[in-house]
Amino acid sequence: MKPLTTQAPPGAKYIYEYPRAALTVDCVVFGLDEGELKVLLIERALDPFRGQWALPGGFVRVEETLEAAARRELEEEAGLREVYLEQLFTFGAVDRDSRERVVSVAYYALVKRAAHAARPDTDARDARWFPVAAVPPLAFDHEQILATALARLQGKLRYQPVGFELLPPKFTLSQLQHVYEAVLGTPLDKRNFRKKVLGLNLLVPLNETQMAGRHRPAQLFRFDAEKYEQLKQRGLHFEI
Amino acid sequence: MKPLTTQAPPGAKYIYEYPRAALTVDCVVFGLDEGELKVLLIERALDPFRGQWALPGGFVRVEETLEAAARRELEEEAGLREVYLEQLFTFGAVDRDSRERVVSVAYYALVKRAAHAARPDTDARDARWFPVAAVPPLAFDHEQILATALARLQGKLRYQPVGFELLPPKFTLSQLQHVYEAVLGTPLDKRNFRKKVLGLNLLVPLNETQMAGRHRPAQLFRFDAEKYEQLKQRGLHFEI
DNA sequence: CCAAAAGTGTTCAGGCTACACCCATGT
DNA sequence: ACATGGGTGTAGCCTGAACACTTTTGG
Repeated sequence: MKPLTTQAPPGAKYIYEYPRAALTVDCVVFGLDEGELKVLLIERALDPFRGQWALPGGFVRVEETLEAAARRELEEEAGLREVYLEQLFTFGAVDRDSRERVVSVAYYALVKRAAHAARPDTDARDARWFPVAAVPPLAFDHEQILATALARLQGKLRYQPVGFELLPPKFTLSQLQHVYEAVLGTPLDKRNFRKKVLGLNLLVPLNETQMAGRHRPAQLFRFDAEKYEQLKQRGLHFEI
Repeated sequence: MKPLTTQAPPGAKYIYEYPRAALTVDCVVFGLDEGELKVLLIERALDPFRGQWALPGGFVRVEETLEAAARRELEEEAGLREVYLEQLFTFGAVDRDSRERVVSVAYYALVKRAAHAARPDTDARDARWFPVAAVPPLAFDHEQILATALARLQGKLRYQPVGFELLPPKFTLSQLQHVYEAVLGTPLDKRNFRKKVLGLNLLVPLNETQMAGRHRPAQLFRFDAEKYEQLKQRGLHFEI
């Protein structure tokens, strides 16, 4: 690979007058759909990897923060707003883009109700949810980024209450358990799960139930974000 | 702040013909000295913040990886080689450098025997170890980076055996306990600590003792890195 | 009345915490 | 002999894991 250099115009005074890497953000968007953990992918419209699937992302503008760039790309490429977003890792292999040096700051996002959120607007490209267990071949090093994100999500879920970010504001305990089972990939004991999660005192039971089919209706809860913030100050010990 | 733009020379074909952020790495180097956790700081030789203390770091070259840049800067600015190094976070606030847009990938490093490693060679600048509890005002957003690194180190120490990275290859259990106490900032029970750390079966007792003063000599151990790698594959559960 | 998911307690084992004294050495 | 840190075991408590049946609804 022979990187094209970006040089200063004559007379300009830079703090660093050398070729610069390009800076991008890439987002691993997780969502739950039909009890399965899915990831949002975009079909590339341009070379390289034209027609292949890739993580949503793009170049960071010089006047926006990294997180702002990530949110902008999510909105532009998938119509997503107000998602849970967290920086994951920065990928800087020299040849991760064959055209020139591109360093990418990866984020991962959690969205509520994956099914309705898939909206490949703005751009003509296709956007689609894939089960994380069955993603197609991805462009660049995006498979590595996805693997990193999944590992991080699994770790995070165990000791921080992010599971709620994958559910609507009102949810049942069974739904929450399904989130954990889908992400961690293991079945959990119903009684132990309820005991533990209720023991945190972070779930507020609502005066509503959810009837879904011919069986007993389920109690709805909401997550008490305020209380969680308070507890976090004093060092919450949370583990599933 | 009015960022100077880096523009393409006429005729060049870029994948991204916009102003680019500069990319740097900054390293938070932790070391233990006299039972205290210390950070390595560099005195800046240039504006801005000339004469102030800052984290070692510098620009990423277009043909080197991020980690390679971090290692190069550590060697150039502090004469450090073969340290434990891990990516921390990427800081991208728009105004974190007043001259122009600079995005910095922060790393943290752990070095054995802080006292001997302080070697401000190569450059004329001063390099010095400061107790983390008493750092001088730092340049840029380096105080924020340091705070992030400390929080990460404390978290990491609890569930991954990185404490050894702050000690020489042969060490006593008391030394290891002091590492934990210094980093976490809390006293630990001697018997419980030894029980737990020995229970991991990752410490190999050597046929040597360390005599240090007028008291009973202490058993020396080494960390079994190979065994740890094997256990890590199968999902180690480690917590102090 | 049948199917399907919701909801509920107890027992047991293992790990964590708290705690006090003797040991080996140098001065 | 004494000062200094090295080294050791136990008992109570708490937490996590395993485990089966009743309840409520719709069809």
